[in-house]
Amino acid sequence: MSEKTAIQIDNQVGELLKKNSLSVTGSRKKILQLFLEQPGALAHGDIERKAGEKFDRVTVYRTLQTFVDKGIVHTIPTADNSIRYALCKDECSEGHHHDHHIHFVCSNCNNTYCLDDVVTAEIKLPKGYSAEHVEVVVEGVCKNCN
Amino acid sequence: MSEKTAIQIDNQVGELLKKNSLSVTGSRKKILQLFLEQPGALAHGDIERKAGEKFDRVTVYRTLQTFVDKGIVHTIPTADNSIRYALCKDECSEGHHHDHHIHFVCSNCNNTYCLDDVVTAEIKLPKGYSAEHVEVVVEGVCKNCN
DNA sequence: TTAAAAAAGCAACACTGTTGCAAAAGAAAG
DNA sequence: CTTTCTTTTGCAACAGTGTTGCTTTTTTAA
Repeated sequence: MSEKTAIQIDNQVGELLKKNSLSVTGSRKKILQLFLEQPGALAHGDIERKAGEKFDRVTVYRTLQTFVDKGIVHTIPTADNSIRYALCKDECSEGHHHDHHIHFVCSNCNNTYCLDDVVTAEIKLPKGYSAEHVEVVVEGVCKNCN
Repeated sequence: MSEKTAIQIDNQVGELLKKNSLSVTGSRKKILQLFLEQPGALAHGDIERKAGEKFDRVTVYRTLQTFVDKGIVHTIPTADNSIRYALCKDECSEGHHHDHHIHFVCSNCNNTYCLDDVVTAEIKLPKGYSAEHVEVVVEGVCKNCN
């Protein structure tokens, strides 16, 4: 049950693209597959490497941007100065991301995970400040490396 | 009392550098001055612009890295893919930063502030994960823009 | 099957950050 | 104050990340 078959992933990929009224193309299928095959977040560089140099850098960038716009993936800010992308759960939709979970970066394997079950406590800001979005990034050692 | 004179800042700059056994040079003085003159955080680009093209890009990068190493400034990860730097309070020392405060990015004026009085609540991670460092970045509208 | 629309590929560019090396500036001692 | 030694600076070159304009190819829909 935890391991998905290639066919299952392929179906899921097609569904996701259709649901978001995106045309089904090679790069979109391949990149979505990469996200579905593994649990963590991916940076542009990871995708380029894992896609096996099949796609142009620009195509990868544009595909990722399209996915962000459609609410299929969301971005994660990291200290190492490269944007990471992770699949959104069902609550996200076009133009509006509901990523109320925290992000965890493993200092050992360098993977980034969305910890969907960890809720961030309300933060009391000083007078005059109003919050629109809170991003919590925890650095530490992940389940697999501990 | 809130406005510092040029002489006050100049003294503070010299003190800070000597306290950290750094030689007093033009770029270090100028860059520290910039930090002391304003409340928010600065990105490398800001510094280059405000320093009036007096210093080489590489010098600015190396100076900032030196300050980070010495615990004079700390870095703030942001979504826009450029590292920001802010002055550390007294608790920081060489090789060890105590930046337990949250960071606030104003979506209007785009300034970044350290909210030193806002403490982050303890975060309960799932089993198997251990935290080394927690970074909280709040995006919203700051005191001056509200 | 074909025409219109969308996406991919290519080239070129901008920005951010790093490294090696030679020249210049700062510190320290006589 | 001058010389020596060390540190820092500036320059050139490079690597990585991300963007834009334009042409060709692929999808879609009719």
